[in-house]
Amino acid sequence: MEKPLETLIVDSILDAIADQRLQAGTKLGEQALSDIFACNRVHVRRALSMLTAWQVVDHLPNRGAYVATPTPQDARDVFQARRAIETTICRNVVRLASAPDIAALHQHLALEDAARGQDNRPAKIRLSRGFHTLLARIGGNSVLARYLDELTMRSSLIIGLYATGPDTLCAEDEHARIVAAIEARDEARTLALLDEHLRHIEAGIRFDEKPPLLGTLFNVLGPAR
Amino acid sequence: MEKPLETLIVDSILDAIADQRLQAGTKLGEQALSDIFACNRVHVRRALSMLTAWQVVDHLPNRGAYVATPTPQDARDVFQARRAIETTICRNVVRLASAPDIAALHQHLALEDAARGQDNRPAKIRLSRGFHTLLARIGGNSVLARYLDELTMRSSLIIGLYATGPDTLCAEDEHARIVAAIEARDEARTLALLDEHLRHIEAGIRFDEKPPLLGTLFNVLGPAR
DNA sequence: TGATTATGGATTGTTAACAATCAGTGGTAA
DNA sequence: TTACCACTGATTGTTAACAATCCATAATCA
Repeated sequence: MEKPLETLIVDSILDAIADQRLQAGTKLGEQALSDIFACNRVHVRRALSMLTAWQVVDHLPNRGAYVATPTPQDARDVFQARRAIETTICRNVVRLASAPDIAALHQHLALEDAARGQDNRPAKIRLSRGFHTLLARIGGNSVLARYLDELTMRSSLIIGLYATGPDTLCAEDEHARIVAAIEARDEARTLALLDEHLRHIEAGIRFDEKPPLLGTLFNVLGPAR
Repeated sequence: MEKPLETLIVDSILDAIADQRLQAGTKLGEQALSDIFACNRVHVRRALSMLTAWQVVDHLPNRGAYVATPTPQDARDVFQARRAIETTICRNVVRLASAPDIAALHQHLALEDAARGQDNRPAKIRLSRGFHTLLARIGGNSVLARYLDELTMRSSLIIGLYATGPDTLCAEDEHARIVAAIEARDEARTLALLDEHLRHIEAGIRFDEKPPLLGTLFNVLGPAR
């Protein structure tokens, strides 16, 4: 066994941010987290500093840690970085996706379809993000995969802050079309569809303020995860 | 005043790694660092965890922290990520470099020229890296700039581990030619030169083992920085 | 002699108490 | 009423002592 203590805390908070159950600006008090995870305050501290390194938590000296609130400029930078990184990832995927990889992509598409039928917004958000991280894993570049993990996380915060319409998720069939292009080993088409897809997501956000509207920490992370 | 304590430690170690004064595999003992920086062990701990987040330090539970030793696969991934990220950075630079930015680039080229004359290897390494981080800053995308900081740092480790010839630094005039292309607002040529430049660096490394050959920590970081 | 196992010293990890800082509250004076 | 200031409670930051783990040396046994 390793030491899944701060890892558990980090992953729980990252999941909550990715699912948009934790909103930008929410205070992450040390005592509160210590109580929730039944652990020492020093573990919470370490977890928070890891999250700070991930750029999803802002640490104000003597004032505590808060879920980061990306600025409009941050949003632009994040999406431009995603285009740069996911382009290379998809080039790799087209080049070296194996048959099981393609099967995994189709399986993921099926899950997304199923979630679209139900009215399960957190699941939809998680699967939508999962598609991109799955591509990153198939691409095989661990550096790019790690960066994309971070960027999709920050994208969740950005979308939660600046999304316009009620449904700013990944569009209906765009993922499926990308998979089809990958399966056909058509690099140009894959990259074109990917770029269109990312710009489509980006187009769904508007850069005007929104109220924080935060829920309590305990409700999000507290009982039964 | 902020709290330049762990920041000082982190920056000192990062500088030492970037300059290749700290080699891969060197142990970073907590007590030793506490003595060197005359501070508490907990600050050293925080600094080391930040460096772990930067992927330039490996943390082995109950065994301490060591300067990371990138694998050949890591090396490939790092350089592919650099190509992806610096391509977008340079596109930005060509688009929005101001006159003072161009002047800063020329000034940097002058510094590199001067260092080439002398036999100051650490200065050459630092300036070579500085050229790329300067481009990143001019590019204006803070996300990509931060990633490139990390990647150039890891590149230093990789080059120190796997470099073949005695002079695997950035080639003579490649930086100058890139600046000329930027100044001409010639995006295609800039990107071509950049790609060639990065592949040239990458070509200078061979993926066979090298002896660690580490110097003591105190000699590198100890007296008078 | 060679391998295996105790043991000592050093290093890392954890805990709890203490100090410093900040936000919010209430009071006082203009 | 409003602005300013002191105070209190809570939260974060720091320190030092304690516990657990690991590496290396040395002793034991085949």
